Amino acid sequence: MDRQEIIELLNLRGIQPSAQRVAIAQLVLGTDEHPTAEQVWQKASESLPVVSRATVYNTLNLLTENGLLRRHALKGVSSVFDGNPEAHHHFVDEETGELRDIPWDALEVSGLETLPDSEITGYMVVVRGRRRNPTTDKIAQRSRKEGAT
Amino acid sequence: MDRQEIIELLNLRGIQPSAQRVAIAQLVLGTDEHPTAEQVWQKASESLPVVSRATVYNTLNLLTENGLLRRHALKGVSSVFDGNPEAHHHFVDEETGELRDIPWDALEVSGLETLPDSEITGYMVVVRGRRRNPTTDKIAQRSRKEGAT
DNA sequence: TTCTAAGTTTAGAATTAGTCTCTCTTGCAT
DNA sequence: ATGCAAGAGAGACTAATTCTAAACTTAGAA
Repeated sequence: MDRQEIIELLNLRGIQPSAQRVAIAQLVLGTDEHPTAEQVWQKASESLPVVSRATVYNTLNLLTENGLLRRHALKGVSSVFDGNPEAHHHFVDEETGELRDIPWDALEVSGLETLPDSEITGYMVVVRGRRRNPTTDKIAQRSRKEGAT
Repeated sequence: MDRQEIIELLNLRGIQPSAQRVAIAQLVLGTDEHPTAEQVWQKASESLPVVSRATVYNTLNLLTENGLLRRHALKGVSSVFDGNPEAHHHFVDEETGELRDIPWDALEVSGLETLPDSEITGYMVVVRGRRRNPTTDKIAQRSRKEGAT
């Protein structure tokens, strides 16, 4: 995802595309990973002469409010941010705390219609377990990327 | 759930039933709510002359390790503790942040077998939405629902 | 171009959630 | 009763995140 695309994305929601915001957005939206705020700050520090942690948090929160990002509080203490706001499920590796996406279509949930007294705006499945084979996993990730718009 | 029951529960797992532990366990196991550690600490402070936050955390973690409790990191930053260790799903009220249980049998997830390279130890569905007006709705829903518990 | 006002960013202080470590108790053997 | 080891608890500490107030940018009007 290049700089220009990011700028347009921000403009579209009336967010001033400052240098910091563009850089931070690019870091998080352009990856499959689920970085913590701290990780984003470190990477941002490389490309920008100076960034404050507060700016990183402000920006991540801003992007989250605007639906470009999703925030998850699954891993230990610190939240992770997810550049893929499409609906998807999650796999949490119990050993490492790592978070992986599970494509929406991989799982199906039935019975939601029967929940009483509630208006459902969304749902997801959180699967917990251990990753068995790291090698084949890279392939799985790669094939997921191909399908992106 | 009364004091004596709690003490027996603790003894059964070889946990020394100290005054603090019993009080804390009673607070969390005796409710349907999903309090945060902070909330537990505040309530515990009412019944005990002095309790440290650390004791609350120690005890909650101890109970969690012993399967009497479950810890969830779904709501904002802080974890909530769940006195119902049976497997179940969750409903998050988007307006209040409130967490409600959904019985395990209410929902069914299919497709888990097909997840590649992972050994699954557990899963749950997190449903997000708004609770509709409970009074008017219960009636409407009940007529559709019939024989549920 | 210059001025102004609004919006952004910064460093660091403040707040919160959660853990560590050291001290105090308790239970038990003597 | 007495002393010791294991377990429990309190307060200090750390890490994550937000807040604050001042400095800086930017967009647009004059």
